[in-house]
Amino acid sequence: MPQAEQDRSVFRAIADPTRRAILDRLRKGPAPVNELASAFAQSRPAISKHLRILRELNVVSERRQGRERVYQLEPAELKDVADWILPYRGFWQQSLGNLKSYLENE
Amino acid sequence: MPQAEQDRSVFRAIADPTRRAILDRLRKGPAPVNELASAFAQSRPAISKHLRILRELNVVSERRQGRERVYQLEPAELKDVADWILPYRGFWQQSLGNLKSYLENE
DNA sequence: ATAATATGTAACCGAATGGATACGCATTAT
DNA sequence: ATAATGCGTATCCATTCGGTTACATATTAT
Repeated sequence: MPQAEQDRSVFRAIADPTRRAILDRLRKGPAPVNELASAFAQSRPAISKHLRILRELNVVSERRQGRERVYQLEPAELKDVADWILPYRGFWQQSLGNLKSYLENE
Repeated sequence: MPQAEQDRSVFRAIADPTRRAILDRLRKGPAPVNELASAFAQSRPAISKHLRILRELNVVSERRQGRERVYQLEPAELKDVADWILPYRGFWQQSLGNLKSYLENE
């Protein structure tokens, strides 16, 4: 049987720590590739591949500016992650509440 | 050069859609493996492998009950995801705010 | 015109991923 | 005692992943 269709969701995009770091950097504002790549001990083409994945999943956008390509955060897709994690928040908030009442009853 | 050290964070755990679905199911309460597996068109050993990954990353716990293994959500580790996504929330909330004031000024 | 800079793509490689099937081992049912 | 059930593990396989080096292309500097 052929492998199940691959997951092309934003969850794959953020699965890699390098890509998460790129996104974290872009929160501070747009940046060209060289600046992004300078933060990592990887070759620049490796960063280009990460950027491509982020681009294809629409988590970043790119605009050409002279000979540079400036990347910008496009956080809309990340909302899927926030929406997914949302119902879990109740769990550890509840645990904190339990701890609180536990401590109060001691 | 040897591959960079692998990412064993919870972000890897939730990168796979099957594993996310398992976690979503466990939000409703603990369940034995057969019940979890019945929701997917995969073999049971495949689900066992997913469960092992979730176990090793401490996103679920397992207790033996007769010949069943009951899995339970352990959401503490998922807080890492919530914490990571948190600073991004401002972006689309801000966009919504911009839209709101834009509409109000029309 | 030529050189340097910025960046993407192609080809390649080893490791990890996600699946399958075959098997083993407890536990429960008969 | 034997069979059936529940589930993990071993092994295998194709695909994907994340990295590399070599190369191509566009833009800017000299």
